[in-house]
Amino acid sequence: MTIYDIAREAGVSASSVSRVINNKAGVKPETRKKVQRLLKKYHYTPDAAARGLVSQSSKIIGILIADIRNIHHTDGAYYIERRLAALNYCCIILNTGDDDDSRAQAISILEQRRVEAAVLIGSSFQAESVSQAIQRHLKDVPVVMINAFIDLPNVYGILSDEFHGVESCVKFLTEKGRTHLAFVRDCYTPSCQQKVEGFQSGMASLGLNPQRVYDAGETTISGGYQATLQVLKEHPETDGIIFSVDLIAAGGLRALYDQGISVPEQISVIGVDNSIYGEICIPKLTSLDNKTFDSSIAAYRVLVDCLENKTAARQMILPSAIVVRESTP
Amino acid sequence: MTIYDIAREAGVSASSVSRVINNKAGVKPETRKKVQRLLKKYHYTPDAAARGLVSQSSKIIGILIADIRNIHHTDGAYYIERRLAALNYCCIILNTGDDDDSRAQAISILEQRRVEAAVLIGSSFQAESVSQAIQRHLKDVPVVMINAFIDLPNVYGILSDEFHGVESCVKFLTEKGRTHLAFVRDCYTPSCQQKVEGFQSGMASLGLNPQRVYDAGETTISGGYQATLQVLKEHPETDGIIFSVDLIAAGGLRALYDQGISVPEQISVIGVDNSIYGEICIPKLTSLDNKTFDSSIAAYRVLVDCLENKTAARQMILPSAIVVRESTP
DNA sequence: TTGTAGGCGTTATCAC
DNA sequence: GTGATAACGCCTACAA
Repeated sequence: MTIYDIAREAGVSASSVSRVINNKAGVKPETRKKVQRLLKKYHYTPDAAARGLVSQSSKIIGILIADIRNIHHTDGAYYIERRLAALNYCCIILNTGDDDDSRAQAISILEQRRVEAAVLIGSSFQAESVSQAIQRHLKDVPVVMINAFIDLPNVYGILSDEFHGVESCVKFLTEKGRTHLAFVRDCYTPSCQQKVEGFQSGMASLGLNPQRVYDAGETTISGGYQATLQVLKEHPETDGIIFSVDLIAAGGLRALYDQGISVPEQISVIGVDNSIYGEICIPKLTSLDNKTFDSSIAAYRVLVDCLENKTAARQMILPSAIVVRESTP
Repeated sequence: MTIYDIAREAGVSASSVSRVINNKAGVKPETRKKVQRLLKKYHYTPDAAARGLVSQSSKIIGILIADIRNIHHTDGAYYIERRLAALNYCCIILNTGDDDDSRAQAISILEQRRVEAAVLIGSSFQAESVSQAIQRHLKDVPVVMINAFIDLPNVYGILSDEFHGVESCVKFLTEKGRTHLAFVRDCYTPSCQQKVEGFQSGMASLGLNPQRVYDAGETTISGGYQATLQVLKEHPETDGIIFSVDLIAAGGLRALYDQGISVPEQISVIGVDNSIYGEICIPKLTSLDNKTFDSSIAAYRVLVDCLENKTAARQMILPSAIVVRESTP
């Protein structure tokens, strides 16, 4: 069903049908009525691709995520999709995984689809390969990165200050009298690296040992569980552990529970993300809120500003804040 | 950058460029080389919309989800997106929310984008309004529903047998000597309704009181928490609670913990979804696995079969199975 | 082996 | 008010 089919049956030209569809003036009321009836009768819907071809605007936004199942990223994708849908944009969402090739590949797909903008969610996009792919394939559209930044003229970054966030976690724990602190990381993304460095900086500035960083190996409950056992084995005097994400902290809490160690009395625990995982834990997990939601809002705003050709700040850093629950005194 | 730009610089016609791009035979090797060099030089990428227009195939699949943040649905979206991407399909993902209008609206958007197929994830799409929208806007493309079914010639349903699943949970608990059972629901979707009815059927067939169904009011931890308090207040003799989803079960576990009731000794608890939430709980949650992953695989298979014009089963029911952890004896 | 012409569904610019 | 006509970027006969 095309406008020509409608036009033929209405006994008018395609242009008139187009005018009616787009609510343009200059159509005799009765013609308009007649066409509208047929449009409704056949549930006619214009072809977005054909429209995009002539209007030179796809009305498509590309969203790239390493893995949409990562709860920390899903929220952003949801918020942005919802808001953009209200503006008649369609979002194509691609899970890129974590290797350079498939990220670059995904960016090239966005170009094929002639997206009007792209949103890259997750710090793992802060990579040279991504920068190159953007220069090759998305030079002319705004690219908004959440929790990452690349210094290119069309790239905007919304960052969470996880470095100072974790630093403040260290301070928070020491103020509660905990000084034998350990940090458990889950990966080596730029974001996680920031957290580690925040820990080390916080410890060093307080004259404490900044070297006690452990690796969960994977972002899983059991990863956190095993790493915690190792922490306990190597340093039984530990009285506080900071985990790079809530999920591995949940594994850590379980390890402590199994070892008969009470939280927060004997050991305090802090996670990062302020996710629902922390609410499920017993005791409920104190967590560094890295402002997922605020980041999404900010990213959306920047995106819309770019789309409307307004200027927007290239880089924006959101402070993170500790949400105190039951796993710390 | 279009094929004409490339053609001009190469001193050939656009069709030759097109041939090279699509790896068609009948191009002099040196011409091909020359064109390929320019293609590379300018990082040329063909416009998918223009291609789709002539080939009459958008290579776009639409995925509709009530809310992508719902962990139970995210997994399916991830799996399907990944697999389809490997087949050069692009997925547009729309969060529809739970009201009829926006669902129908979303379906109409899929038609505008001329999707080649649609995947509807979640039982809430099993509704008359959706059926009508499909008949109006997606009559000619395969529609695969996960956890739902609508009887239309182009619609395929992958269902999880939650009715018998919950029924078996009842049986499981009674075999462990628990007979004062309650069921806490989180919503009124067709899926949740199935679970409730499975509970009632299971209880009735064992000569037990099938009426003890409670409503958490919302799919949240606190919803489950409050409902559980109500269960305890109204029926202190309760020795087993089944929750319609893990998330509210997590709230339930917390309520029991706060009340000093030991799980599973005094009260056994079962959730549904076999999600990561259950792994975080202490004690770890026994849960009815409704085969999210298997459903995704099956949905993908059906989808591909349809895309390849093979015939596929219109309806498919996957048995669910109890995964026993620590919250039951 | 190559180029020309026509068309995919739509919108915009003209004449009429 | 209305209707040809020419784009938009690409592909595919068909002709050369």
